[in-house]
Amino acid sequence: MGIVERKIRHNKAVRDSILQAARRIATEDGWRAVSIRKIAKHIEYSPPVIYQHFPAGKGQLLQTLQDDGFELLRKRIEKAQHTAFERELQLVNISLAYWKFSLEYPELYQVMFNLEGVFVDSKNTTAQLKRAGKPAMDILFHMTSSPKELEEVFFNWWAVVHGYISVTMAQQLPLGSPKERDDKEQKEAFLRRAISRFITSVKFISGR
Amino acid sequence: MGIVERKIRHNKAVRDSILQAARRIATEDGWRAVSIRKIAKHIEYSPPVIYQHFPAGKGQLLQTLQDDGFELLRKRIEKAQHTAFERELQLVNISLAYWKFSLEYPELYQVMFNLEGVFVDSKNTTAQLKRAGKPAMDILFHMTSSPKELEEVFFNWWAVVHGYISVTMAQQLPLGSPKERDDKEQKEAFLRRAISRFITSVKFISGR
DNA sequence: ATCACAGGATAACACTGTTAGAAAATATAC
DNA sequence: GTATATTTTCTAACAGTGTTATCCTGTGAT
Repeated sequence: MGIVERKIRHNKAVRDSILQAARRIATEDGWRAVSIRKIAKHIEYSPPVIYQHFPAGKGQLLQTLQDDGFELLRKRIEKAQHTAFERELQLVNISLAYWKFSLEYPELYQVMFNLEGVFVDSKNTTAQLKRAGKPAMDILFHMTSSPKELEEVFFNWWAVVHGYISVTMAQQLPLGSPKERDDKEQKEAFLRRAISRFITSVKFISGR
Repeated sequence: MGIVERKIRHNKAVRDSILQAARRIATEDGWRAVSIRKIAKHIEYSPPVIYQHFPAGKGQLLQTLQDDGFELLRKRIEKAQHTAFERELQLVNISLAYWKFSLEYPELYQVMFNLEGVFVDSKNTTAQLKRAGKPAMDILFHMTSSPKELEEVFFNWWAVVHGYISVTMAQQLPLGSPKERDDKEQKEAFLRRAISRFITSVKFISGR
C-alpha cells in the first residue's frame, strides 16, 4: 500500500511550501515581515503545523534556508569554475557567479549573512563558506606559496566579493527601477575589474 | 529664571540615556533584544516617555544611532588622515581606523549597515558613507585619472574594508575569548596587507 | 460499529510596538 | 497659601509576534 509513501510525499510538499512561503514574503516585504502566522496563512494551515516540520521553530526554519542557500551557492560556484580554462579567468567567473547568486536570490543571501534585518543564530557561516568557496581556494592555492598566505588571500577574496554585494544591498535602491538596474550592471563591471586588480596584486606580491 | 533651561537639560539627559540604554542592551544581548519596553525599564520610565523624545518610534531611535555612528566614524577617519605624511600610508591608517571603529563600537556599526538582525529603513547610507569616507576619496583622487575611475576605486576601497568587517562579524566568535582576540589581530594584519595590495593594484592599473 | 490514533485547530501565554486616556506632579494666578 | 491651569508621566488597551497545551475531528484498523 502506498499510503505511507503518499503521506511522506505530502509531508515533503508541505515542508517545501513553508520554506517557499517564507522566501516569498521575504522577497515581497522583507524579512521583518516574515512571521510564523503569515507563513501559516500562505500555506492555508494553522501555525502549529509549522512546528511539526521545524520543531525548534522559526530559527530552525531560517537555518534551513541558510543551509539551502549555501548549498545552492556552492553549486553555482562549481559550475562557474568550468566555464574557463585559465585559472585567473576561472576566478573572475566564480566571483561573478557569486555576485549573480546574490542578485538572483537576495533573500537567501540575506539569510545567509544576517543582512537587512534577518538573524540566524548559527556558528558555522565560515565553515559553510569555505565549503562553497573551495573552487576559489583551489585556484588561489596556485597563486600562493604557503598555507598561511593562502588563508589570508582567500579571506581577502571573500571580503572583496562579499563587500561589493553587501554594500550594494545596503544602498537599498527601489527594486526594479531603471536606475537600480543600471547601477547593478555598473557594479558588476566594477567587481570584474576589482577581481582583476586583486589577482594582479596577489601575483605581484607573491613574486611572479 | 532657569526653569526652562533645567527642563531642556533634563530632556537632553533623558534622551541621551535612552540612546545609551539601547546601545547597552544591544552590546550585551544583541539588537534583537532591544525593545522599547526594555529601554524604558533601564531608564526607569514608562514606555510612552520614549515617544516624547522619538515621536516616530523605534525606527527614529535607530536612525539617530545610525547618524551618530556615521558622525563618529567620520571624525575617526579625519583624525587618522593626519597620522601620516605619505598619502599611501594615510589610506592604510584610515582603513585601520575604520576597522578599529567597528571593533570599538560593533553595535553602532551593525545599526549603520543593518547587520546581525537590526533594520533601519534609511535611504542615505551611501551619502553618509561618502561624507565619512571623504578623506579616503581625496587620497584616491591623486591615484586615479578620471571621476569615473575615482568613483569605481573608492567603491572598491569601501567594499574591501566593509567586507573584512562584515565577514569578521558574520563569524560570531564568542566575544572576549582569547581565540577571538587573536583572530581579530590576525585579521587586522590581513586588512593592512589587503589595503597595501589594493593600493599597489590601483597604481599598477592607473599606469604607475 | 467501535476504538485508537494521528493531523490539525483553538486558545492561551508572554512578549513586541504603539497610542488614547487617566492620573499625578508641577507651574501659574490670585 | 489656595485654586486653577498646564505639563509630565503612567496605566491600560490594541494588534501583532513566537510558542505550546489542549481539544477536536476524521481516518484506519478491528
